[in-house]
Amino acid sequence: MVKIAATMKDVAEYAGLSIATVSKYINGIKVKEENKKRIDEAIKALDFRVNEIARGLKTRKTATVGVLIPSLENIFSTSIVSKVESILLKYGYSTIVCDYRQNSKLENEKFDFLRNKQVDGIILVPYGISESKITEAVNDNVPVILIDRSIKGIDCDVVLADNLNAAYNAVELLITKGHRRIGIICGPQDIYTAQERLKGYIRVHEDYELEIDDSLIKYGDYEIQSGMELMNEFLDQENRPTAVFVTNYEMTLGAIMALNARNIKIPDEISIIGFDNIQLANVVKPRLSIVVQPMQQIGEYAASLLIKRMKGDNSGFPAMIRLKTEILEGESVAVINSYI
Amino acid sequence: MVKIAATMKDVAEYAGLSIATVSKYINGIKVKEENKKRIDEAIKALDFRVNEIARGLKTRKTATVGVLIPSLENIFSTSIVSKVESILLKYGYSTIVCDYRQNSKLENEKFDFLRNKQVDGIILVPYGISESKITEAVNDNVPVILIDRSIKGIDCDVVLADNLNAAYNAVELLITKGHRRIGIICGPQDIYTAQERLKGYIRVHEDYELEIDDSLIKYGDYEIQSGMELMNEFLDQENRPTAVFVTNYEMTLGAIMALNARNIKIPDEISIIGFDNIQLANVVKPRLSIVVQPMQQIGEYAASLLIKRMKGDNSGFPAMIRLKTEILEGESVAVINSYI
DNA sequence: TTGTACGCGTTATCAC
DNA sequence: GTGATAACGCGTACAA
Repeated sequence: MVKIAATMKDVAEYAGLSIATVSKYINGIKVKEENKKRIDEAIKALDFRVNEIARGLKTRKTATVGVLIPSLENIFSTSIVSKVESILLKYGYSTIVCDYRQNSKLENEKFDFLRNKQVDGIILVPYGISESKITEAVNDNVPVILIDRSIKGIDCDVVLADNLNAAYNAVELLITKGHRRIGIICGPQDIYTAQERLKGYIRVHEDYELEIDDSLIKYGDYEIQSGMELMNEFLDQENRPTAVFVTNYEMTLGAIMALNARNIKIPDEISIIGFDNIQLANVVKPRLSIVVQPMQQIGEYAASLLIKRMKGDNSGFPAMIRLKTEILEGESVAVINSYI
Repeated sequence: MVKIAATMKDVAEYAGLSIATVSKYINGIKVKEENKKRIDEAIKALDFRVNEIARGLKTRKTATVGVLIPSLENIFSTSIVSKVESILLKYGYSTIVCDYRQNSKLENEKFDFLRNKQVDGIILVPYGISESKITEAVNDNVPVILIDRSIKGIDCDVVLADNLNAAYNAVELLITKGHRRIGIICGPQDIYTAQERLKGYIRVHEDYELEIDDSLIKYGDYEIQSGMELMNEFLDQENRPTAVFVTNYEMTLGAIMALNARNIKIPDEISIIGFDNIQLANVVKPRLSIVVQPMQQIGEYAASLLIKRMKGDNSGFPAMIRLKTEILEGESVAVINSYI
């Protein structure tokens, strides 16, 4: 048995009123108490629910926002999405989540896809999006909030962590504990967050007047495998670093796996500071020191800002919201005195 | 500058053709080569994109499916969503993801929300959904695929892991390695997967003619904290189990944290088999033995089945697809001979 | 092959 | 307060 959903017309007929009256009642406009009851009755009897599609056609709003992220299997993204979704829902918006698998072709396609779906706004963790798409969307009155990365040359709201100082602080912590040969496992050189984190590493070295040894800087691709490989390279190289800073979650996983595989003792043989995953940090032994990004906050700010824009409030555009990270200290960093 | 999106009418006028012709061309119906060009030109010039909302109103399809899961911060759910999303996209569907935070009130609300959005189908990891909502949806021709749990009393397609045998096999492995006092940290007694996993534990004990000691069965709530607490209870109790089977990911995390905190050596002092997270398993030292659910497969089957149903093919309804789990063996299980 | 005309379910603008 | 009625942008008989 296939029922056809009841429409306002059905409700109106059942209640013996006009469609217009029913529509008004549903949209919170005053109706005679008597009619109110009859409409409620009809709605219940017919199991009527508003057709948001038709409503959207008329109002030119879909009450839907698109969220486009690199991966749904990455806790950084999904934590943000989770927060975003819950906030948006409070305002009546639903969230279409798309995952572009670190593939900028897919990213561009899914961006178009969202546009076709007439989403009222977009939250994007950008990778290789075509800049014109963003400006087009904004011009079409579809606000876009960038997360994690600003794109130079275009005006767009952005919410991100202070990646530079995140790295600065992590490396400074290592320096404070006496480390002088500090390795860093960076992300891809063309990725904004990776650049910023490397800058932090460099700046803190400069501030402490420490030489930078290029052999201590390695570039990975933010995936587990490369964390493993690059940590192994560090371990194999003469004049090993005494500490390594790994700049994202997946590579931190890989680095730990490499250390475990070779039975290297943390922090006795090497110190490590990782990135982003509290659960991981607590389950590794000894507990890992990590940089923690404020994902909840990022989600909150992004969602709130988007709502503001969708309401038509463009004050402060383009906003750049840069949030502070924290260091969660575990026991993976040794205090050494062998260097001055 | 706020542009108003171009419509087919605009395209038609620009190309000097009728709306109908443009519509046909867009929907893949033959058009004169000459007109084809002019339409393409117009589309490009006006930056026209189909209004999926209007299309949906007409076709009574939104090309959108809803996915409703307990949490977006749980790798089990998001892995499935990731797969589902990528498959559905190939067929032109977008995915609205909702997270109900293990709260059945929210679950029911968001289910309604999805219905209002006129989604063409729903994939649900159920918790405390009202059964009538599901049957209503199905009657309204909005297919629902359940994941991870069937609901007795209603006919509905379901895709799940063979939880019973997952537990059976895990515990059997422990028995095979000589363990006789095997603890289990179960989930909530009113949750389907938890019941099934406990059944597996019990059945394998029966099959091996081992007594079941109630002090070895503990009930948690599938959260980290309870994994920690219950593992501590095991450690404190006289006549400790020699091995513990933890029946979901979060509690496995908690259990490991408890062991680490007390400096208990795995597997020398206690053996452990966990659940669900390969990344975790590889990063813990020694590598953890875990039960792995085929999340990719679950996602694939769910998405494919949903597409089939949305096409109107109801063959085999209600389908129950039960997928096999695997055990990923690490080094967290000791072989002991102290028992016969 | 192309065009005309209508309807999808809702909101908004009028009169009443 | 209420009720006709015209949009909204598209798909689709049906006619041309």
